[in-house]
Formats: sequence, C-alpha cells, structure tokens
Amino acid sequence: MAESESGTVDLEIIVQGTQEGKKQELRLWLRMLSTTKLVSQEVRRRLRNEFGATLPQFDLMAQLYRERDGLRLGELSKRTMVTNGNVTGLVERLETDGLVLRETPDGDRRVTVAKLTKKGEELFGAMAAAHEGWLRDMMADVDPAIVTELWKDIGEVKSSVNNHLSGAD
Amino acid sequence: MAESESGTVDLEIIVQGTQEGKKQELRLWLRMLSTTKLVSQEVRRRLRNEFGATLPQFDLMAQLYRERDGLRLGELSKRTMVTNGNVTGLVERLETDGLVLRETPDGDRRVTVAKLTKKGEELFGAMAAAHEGWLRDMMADVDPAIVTELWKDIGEVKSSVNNHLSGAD
DNA sequence: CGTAAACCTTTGACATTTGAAATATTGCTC
DNA sequence: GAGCAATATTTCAAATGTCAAAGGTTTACG
Repeated sequence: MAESESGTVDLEIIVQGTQEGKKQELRLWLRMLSTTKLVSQEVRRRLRNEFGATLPQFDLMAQLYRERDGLRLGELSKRTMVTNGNVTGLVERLETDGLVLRETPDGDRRVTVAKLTKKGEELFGAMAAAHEGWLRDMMADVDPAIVTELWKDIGEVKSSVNNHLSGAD
Repeated sequence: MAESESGTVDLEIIVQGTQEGKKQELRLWLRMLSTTKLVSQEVRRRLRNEFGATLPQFDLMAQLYRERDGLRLGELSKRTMVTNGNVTGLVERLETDGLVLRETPDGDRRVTVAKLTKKGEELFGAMAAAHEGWLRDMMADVDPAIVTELWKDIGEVKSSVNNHLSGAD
C-alpha cells in the first residue's frame, strides 16, 4: 500500500528566516521554483492517470498541434526548451505509440520533420482541453486581476533574466 | 527560404493568440513554466561550470546545510520534492564524493540520516553565496517592489494550487 | 508473546534530462 | 570537383525523475 511519497513540507519553510530587505530575489526564486514544481507534479499525475501520457510528451505534442505541417526537430528543441538529444528519444517513443510520425523532406536530407498523426491530434485535443481546465481549477482561488498582473510582472522577470545570461541565448 | 532562427524562440510565442479574457490561467502557467526553465538552465550551467555540481545536488545540500544534525531521507524527500527512490541515489553519489555521510541512529534501524561532511559544508557555503548573487544579477532589471509583490502574489497561487490537488496532501 | 499494520528505505524498470562527441548532409570556396 | 565550415540530428554516458513493489524494522493490538 504505497502512500503518497510527497508530503506537505517544502523548501519554502526552510528559508522562512530570510531577513527583509535582503535576498528578495532569492526568496522569489525559491517560491517560483517550488510553485512550479507543485503544479508540474499535479499536471503530470493527471496526465498519467487520465491519458497515460507524460508531461514532456504533452509539451512536445502541443507544439506539433499548432503546426500541422510539422516541425523540424531542432525547432521542436528550441520551442520546448529541451535539448536536441532529448527530442530524438521523445519523438521516437511517440512514434512507437503511433502519435507522431517522422519524415525527411526531399530538399534537405539532414532534416527530420515530426508531425502529429490523426491519432495524435485526437489525443492531444482531449488532453489540451482537460489541461486548461486543470489550470483554471488549480488557480481558482486567485483573483483574475492578480493572474493578469502576475503574467505581466513575470514577463519582466523573464526579460531581465534573458538579458543576463552567461552562456548562449 | 529559411528565416533567421538565431533568436530565443520559446513556447510563449505559440500561445500569443490566446488573450481575450479566457485562458488567463493557462497563459500565466506557461509563462511561469518557461521562466522557471530559463532560470534553472542558467543556474545549472553556472553550478556545473564553477563548482562541478548539479542542481539537484545543490538543492539537497541546501537542506542539509540548514540542519547540521542531518535529516532522514524521507524528510529530505519531502523538502526537496524529490521522490524517495531518487533521494537514495542522490545521497549515494554525494557520499561517494565525500560531501555527505549516512548513518543509522541506534534508536531506529529503519532510518537513515544524511548529513554534510566538513568538505560538504565548505563547498555548499561557496555555492550558496554565488547562487544568491546569480539570482540578484538575473533579476537586476526588475523593480524591487515588483519582486516583493511577485513573491506575495505567487504565494497566493501556490496556496490555491495546494487547495485543489487531486492526489495526496 | 505473536502477528499484522505501519513505517522507512531501497530496488527495479523506464522515461527524461544534460552535455559532449560522433554522423551525416549541405553549402561555400577555391 | 575537392576540401571545409556550417547545419541538423543522433548517439553516448551519467544523472535525475517517476512509480510500483520489495526489504527490513518497529509498533500496536489481541
């Protein structure tokens, strides 16, 4: 009888003692991280239970759903923020399941284009609708005005981070 | 004709057409997720380049750093939001590197307690200081007032999510 | 006591992840 | 055309991640 392995405690508690006025950015980051993990775990659990799919698969299929002509693997890699090598295996498994198919265009044989199959489109359609509902449910207690403002402000964070990256963009 | 793709394409672009009072929560979630991924990748890269450590290792050591008497693996699992099985391997590798040690208390032989070694404390101290600086740098362009407000508002999101989980908790 | 329930960790099978190196193909240059 | 840089994907090793099941230990109860 496996009980849930994830408890209620999380790392937020650990940094409770962080003084005011200092380390605000670190505090924000830890809260963003823990919240994102929390939502991801919930989405993952529901995807698994209701559709037998994984989160990375869902993300990848989301991109293909919007580009019915398919996407090159490199493009998929950028959009999902997943490394090239990872996309290969991901697409491979989806192809095995008959959700995605790969083809090489005549023009350039270096390229592999992935696109959703009929089966893939149908499955993703159902998942996307459910997914949107899950998010709405999870954030049900948050004032819509705050949701909108958060979207805007996090945009500023993202923008700032993008301007201060050390490696390649 | 291939367009330039040198920029930073990400999934945000894909949902641009989603506005109009609907799906705000989904839009917020996608932005949170992409921003978190972006920061995580940057932190991971710097941890690797400057300290030869991984992000999960850093997270785990952070917990042990605050509990000098050590933590049971189950407690570590909850705090890091990492599954039990995963903690086992993580601690194993850190022990191999001499950063962490495991011991079983006399009272209860079911339990394994992990704690930082001297070497582990020293390394983590250096990493934590650097880590805090990285975060401050990355968020340098964000108004401190917004940082504080984001922390508060994301707290509401987290709270709402916690109240609408399907699984355990 | 003796056994079942509860607890804690480990193990196992797989999927995902990164980073780097290896492959393959194209396009450019001489 | 031969050589080479640039492009695109795959492969590889090691680490992380989930979940489920199995392993010991302890506790509680009849």
